[in-house]
Amino acid sequence: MPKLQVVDPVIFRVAIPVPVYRLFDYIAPADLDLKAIKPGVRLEVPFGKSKKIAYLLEITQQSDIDVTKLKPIIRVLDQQSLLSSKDLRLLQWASDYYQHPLGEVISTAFPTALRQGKPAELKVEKHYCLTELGKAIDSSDLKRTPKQKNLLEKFQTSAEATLSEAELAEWNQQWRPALNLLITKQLLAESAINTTYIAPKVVIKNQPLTCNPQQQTAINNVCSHLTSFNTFLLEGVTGSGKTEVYLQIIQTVLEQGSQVLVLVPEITLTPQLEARFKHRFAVNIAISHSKLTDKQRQIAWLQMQSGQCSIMLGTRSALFTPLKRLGLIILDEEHDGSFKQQEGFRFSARDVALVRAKLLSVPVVLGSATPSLESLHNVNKQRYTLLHLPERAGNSTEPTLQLLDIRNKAIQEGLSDALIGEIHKTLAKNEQVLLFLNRRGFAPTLICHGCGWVARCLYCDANLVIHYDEGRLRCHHCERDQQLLKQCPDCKSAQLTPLGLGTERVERVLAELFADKVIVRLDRDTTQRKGVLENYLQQINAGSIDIILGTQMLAKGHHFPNVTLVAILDVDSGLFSIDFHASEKLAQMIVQVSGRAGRADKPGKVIMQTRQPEHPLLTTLITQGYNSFAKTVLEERKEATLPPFSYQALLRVQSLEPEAPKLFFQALAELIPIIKKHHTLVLGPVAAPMAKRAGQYRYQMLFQNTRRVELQAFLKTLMPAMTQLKQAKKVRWSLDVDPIDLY
DNA sequence: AGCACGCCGACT
DNA sequence: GTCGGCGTGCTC
Repeated sequence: MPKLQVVDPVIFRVAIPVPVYRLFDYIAPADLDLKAIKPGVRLEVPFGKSKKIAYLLEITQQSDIDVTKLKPIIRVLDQQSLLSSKDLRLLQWASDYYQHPLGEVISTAFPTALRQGKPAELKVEKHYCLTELGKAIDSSDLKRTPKQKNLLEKFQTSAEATLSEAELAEWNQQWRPALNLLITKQLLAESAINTTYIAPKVVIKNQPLTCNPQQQTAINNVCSHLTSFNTFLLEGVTGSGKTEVYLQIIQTVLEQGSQVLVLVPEITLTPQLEARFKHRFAVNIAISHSKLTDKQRQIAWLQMQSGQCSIMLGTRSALFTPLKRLGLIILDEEHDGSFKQQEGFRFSARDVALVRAKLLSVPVVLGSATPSLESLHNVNKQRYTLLHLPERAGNSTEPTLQLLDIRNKAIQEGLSDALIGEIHKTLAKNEQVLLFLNRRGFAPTLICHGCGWVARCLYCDANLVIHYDEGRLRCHHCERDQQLLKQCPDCKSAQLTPLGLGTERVERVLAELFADKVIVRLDRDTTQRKGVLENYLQQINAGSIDIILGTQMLAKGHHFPNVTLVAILDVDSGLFSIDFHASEKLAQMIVQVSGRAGRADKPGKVIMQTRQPEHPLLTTLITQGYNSFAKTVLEERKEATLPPFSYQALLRVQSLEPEAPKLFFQALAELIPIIKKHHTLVLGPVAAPMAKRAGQYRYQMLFQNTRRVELQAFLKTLMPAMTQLKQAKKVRWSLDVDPIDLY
């Protein structure tokens, strides 16, 4: 009688992208070869009534669930894990730190197609070559079929024995029909060339530029610390040659056969860098950002994951791309708020990049003209190495900043006489003017002169904004809008008056004052359609536009050499925010804006209209520069124990029921004292500054601790208890660790 | 997140 | 008498 063998069940512990803070166990089919199955592989599993893609974390023998109740997986999707164990550790860390479910965190590391379970295959690019017949034939034999003749000659004259699909597409868009015909004629054939990627020995195509001593020092400093984790803060104004420093450090890393991850805050910044990388380097470069198709992003991801590409240039979401041999992370414009994801998994790409680099013992270079106060604090604490590029490379000069006191001055729709004079002077020199106003629409308020009625949004605690162009009243906080009223709904008078300033209104007055000039308004309303912004930017640089009026969307990335006057029409609106981050952001905006203008022979001038000309923030910034400003604000933050001298987490709660958030916080308030020995400061709950938005009633609570680990420990205890609360199920809540927007 | 179960209003 | 509203609860 055969001996009965008792085999312990093999259990797969997996993370599934659902908003649940829990892992799930499945039975591994008995016939599976477990040797090949490692943590990180994707599995298809039955989940409730549907199927889901799951990520394997652990192969175990035990489960908290009755083993007979476990379901078997449907199939294994990957032959080998696409993520390394360090990738998984990073994702696990991020899940813990940001208190976000692991399955959702892991899925953000994958491109959409792979999240949906598509096979992780890179289509191998086909190569073609001449057959013996093709080599021997005289191309003039094909003179009656010129397209085929051309293609044959392309192969016959090519220095390479084979040509790839990409090379052919670059040569002629319509290559495929002719190629197919030449294959039928047996003059060409698909090449059986080995397509395994070999890292190029020569990494550069064009020689590096000559550097000034500060650039050279920065390059040498980073390049002599390439094998360990170090954070470098590369501080340099627009035009100081940061990019050249990046390029030369990247070159050294590439020559060691490693890969480089370059992160930028916005898509608009990728084309310029991409062009410079492609000009300099002979290696393959992958690009990843949200404007690419799912397919393109999947290809870029797989090319990095497999090691075929050596540089990845992308936005926030590219941070988690698995890399075979990462050697360096560069994060440009590190102060930029776009590195913080603002919904769902609210991670900071900057902070996670540091953790990733530490895990892999590689350096990080953070670049900015206006470093975040947090980074400057880390320099002070000697956690980061400061690399300073003090000069504008070449001969260009710094723009001058000046405050224009508009108290008791005549103002025409936001433009003071002095500013109008400056605009005239600039235009007379045939130079361009750039005006900033961070408010779109015609006017932010519609008020009745008869009775004082103001047009308000029914769903938000906000006024409706007048958009004359479309004849609408629109709420900028929920997407609702309505017809522009002609008559006050309360007193029926027709004395409805627009109050305040928006870009549309300034555009009108500019059109009157500068009737013979070409004016363009660039804001979300005018640049909705694809390609419009690019088209205008081109026209601006071609010189066919005289005055550019826009919102903050112009403050980043674009440089306009012929713009010599920049004006910020209302700098005061950023001055009195209740959020302590606002002054830092305003100063960064001012400096970034001033970097948009001028060049060597045409120095730029920045004018800020203000009714607060003595405001210390503005005067310090203007007379002593960004670093003195930063020093002052850091001292204030220290005094008030605000970040970076403490760590915060913001719990936001909203509900359609007016009372539900309050009830939730009452229940939560009973939980907090139970947490032992915590020194976490609990602030609130308070109604959010806009207590009602898109019909939701909003409250929030802030947790603060001078020690990061203590805040983390506090959250780790609080979160599971909080999710169990029955009041938590009646509200929508989100936790934002290291928030950059408190309201 | 899906998806079902589950108890109260306007329809063949 | 049913179809369907979205509240509540679970998913190995």
